[in-house]
Amino acid sequence: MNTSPVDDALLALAQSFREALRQSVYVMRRLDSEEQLSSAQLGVLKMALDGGARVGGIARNLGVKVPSATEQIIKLERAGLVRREADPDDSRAVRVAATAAGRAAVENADRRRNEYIAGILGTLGQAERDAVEAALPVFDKINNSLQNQARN
Amino acid sequence: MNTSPVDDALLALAQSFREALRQSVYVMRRLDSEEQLSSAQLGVLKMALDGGARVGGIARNLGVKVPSATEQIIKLERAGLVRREADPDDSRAVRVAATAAGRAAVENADRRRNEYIAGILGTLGQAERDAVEAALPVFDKINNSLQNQARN
DNA sequence: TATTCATATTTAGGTATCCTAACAGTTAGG
DNA sequence: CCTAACTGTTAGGATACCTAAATATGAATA
Repeated sequence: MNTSPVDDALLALAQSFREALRQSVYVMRRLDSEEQLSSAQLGVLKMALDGGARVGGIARNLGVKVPSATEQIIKLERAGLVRREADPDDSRAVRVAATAAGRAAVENADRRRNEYIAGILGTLGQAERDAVEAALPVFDKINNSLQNQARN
Repeated sequence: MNTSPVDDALLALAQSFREALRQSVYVMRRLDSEEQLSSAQLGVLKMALDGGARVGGIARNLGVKVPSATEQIIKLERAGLVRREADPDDSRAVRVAATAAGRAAVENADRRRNEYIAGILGTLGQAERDAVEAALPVFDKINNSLQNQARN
């Protein structure tokens, strides 16, 4: 007799939310598996677009540890999509910058994936699209909460 | 000059949607990494609750290939959470059933995760919670579309 | 009934991503 | 200076997924 109706509603929402997230994971995997660049690599590449992201920053932003970021960066470098250069201000640091090929790859990959998703979104009714649009900022907020909470 | 404003809006929504999904993947990974059962294993276990899920069905439902499902099932079996038994109707098939320990594990794992997420959802305003609640069924719909599309 | 084709699962082998721990070089404070 | 803190790479290991091949059973058909 210790549960209030408020709690129950929250827990039920949490359950549905978790289920949607789990599905999303598989959907993302599938999407990634049909592309050349994984979505993590695409994320790295985007951060490298403005010409000088640091490895640590990339890792933090991506939600992974530094060695995992290094690994992806090396793959991108081998593919000719980014360059690693010394940081002029701090020679411990490495700056990761997209090459021209890298820029092109981002645009291509983004366009392809967006068109694919847009195709699905296009089958929704306007009210449904509105619901998604309204929820996305909240999802962002939730994701950030969860990410920060775990960042100990 | 071939893009209509409608398309642009859809593509922009698609972009935001993708970004939210990518974040969700990392959030799920983090959540999973702090628990005994991965969310995939928890999914298997839930299907095994009613006493006889087949391997192929589990795989399909989970969005993975059969050998991947087998792998998780074997782990759960070794942990004493499910039993594999012959299907009385079709001796090619295997029925996966949760043990008593498995049932308990599901309840525990679900409760823990739901409480954790509910804690985050509790920090949202009512309007934000409503937005999430309204969007979840649409997310489900989208996830299913994407899953079916890839199921070739 | 014998053969053949289809279905259900497991096994074997390989890939991608992530992690922790240990190492090397650089910076900055005492 | 010299030590502590920081940035990144290397090495080694875990996990989850996949495809292809093997095994066994079921169904269809000649």
